[in-house]
Amino acid sequence: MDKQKDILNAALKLFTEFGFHGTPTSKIAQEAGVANGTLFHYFKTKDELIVALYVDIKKQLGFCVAKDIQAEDSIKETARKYYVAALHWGIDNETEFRYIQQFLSSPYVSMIPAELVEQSLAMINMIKEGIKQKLIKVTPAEYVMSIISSHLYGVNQYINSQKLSSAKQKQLINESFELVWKMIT
Amino acid sequence: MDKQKDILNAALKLFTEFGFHGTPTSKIAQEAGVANGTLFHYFKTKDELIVALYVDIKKQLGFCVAKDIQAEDSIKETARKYYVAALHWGIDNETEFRYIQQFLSSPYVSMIPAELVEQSLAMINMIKEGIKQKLIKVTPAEYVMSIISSHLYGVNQYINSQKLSSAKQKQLINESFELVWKMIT
DNA sequence: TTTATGATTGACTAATCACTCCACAAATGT
DNA sequence: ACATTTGTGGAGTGATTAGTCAATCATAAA
Repeated sequence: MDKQKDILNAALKLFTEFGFHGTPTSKIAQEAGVANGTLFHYFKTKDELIVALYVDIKKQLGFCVAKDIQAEDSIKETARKYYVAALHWGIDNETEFRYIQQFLSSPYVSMIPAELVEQSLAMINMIKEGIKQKLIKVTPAEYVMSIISSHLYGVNQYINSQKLSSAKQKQLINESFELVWKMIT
Repeated sequence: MDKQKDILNAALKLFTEFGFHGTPTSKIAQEAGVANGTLFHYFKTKDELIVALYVDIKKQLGFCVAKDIQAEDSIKETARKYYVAALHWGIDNETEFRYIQQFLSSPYVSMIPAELVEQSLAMINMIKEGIKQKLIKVTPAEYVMSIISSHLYGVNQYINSQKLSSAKQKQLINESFELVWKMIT
């Protein structure tokens, strides 16, 4: 009965299928089962809805990725947990993952609110710690972060495009982490 | 004096800045210095223009990447040349590179004409040859391709975001190839 | 019961957009 | 010289769109 959620879900579905351009707000309202005006009650503009949807998805991902991390984990273990959790999330939430990509390579990127930027700080700090401990050989941390992120993105895309069995997926995920780890250490 | 080229250039500039949605055909015509009707003389629809621009850019990239390859090059040398050329192209053609990303994560992907798909076949075959020679340890070839592509994409994004000096760029590009190579062999 | 507040509606509008049409100009062929 | 094709312009059009608004409805506090 949460209409705001309904609108976000409808927007996600239609935006990923038809693009920002291709989906009028009227269709979103219709898909969500609410009146046209209701959409604008929750989101002042279409742009605001587009950004809000990104923020919402990013928070889900952030929560999912952070939940298993424990203070006593080693750097490698922490990195693996981040990596594996993100990949699993990407597989279980294919549409959301696609929306992130779509959003990030659109001009709306510049509208990301400041509050979201700090989220990836935890990972950058972990990498910096790894570099300080001379575990990670590649520098600077931002470069390592960039490499890992794009690797994640590539593996995810491959897994989704191949529709592998669950077991094969798990194996690939673990192996692919070792691949990246080998590369940066 | 090539109006078709002018239109493509104007479209590239505006699409990357304001998105497909945010740039009306009238603005593209204006930016290109041609009349509204002229645009539709060269491209029947806006969608056709969007796809044609992608095809045009992809052909430029394809040409640039293939031009240095020689038949007697080793697998590794061939791979390096592909990789380095693509990265250099991405740095010299930042806007074009961004357009490729934007296009690929939009619903327009499904409109890519068949003729373009075969272009990346040369690279897949090279990887397959590498696997056959037991040089490349990671399989299948499509997976390797996926990893390399996304790595390229990540490094490019890092280089462009950091605005490194030309010398640092060159060094990073060569090092980053060795990084990927180490990973897959 | 009254009053207040916010959610919800859907008809409405002003603006915009992709695309057409047709007149004319330039190039090209005969 | 003429005919035909091709390129160019820009006003015009019908459809669509984001966003508004006045009016209801639901809920609950006073």
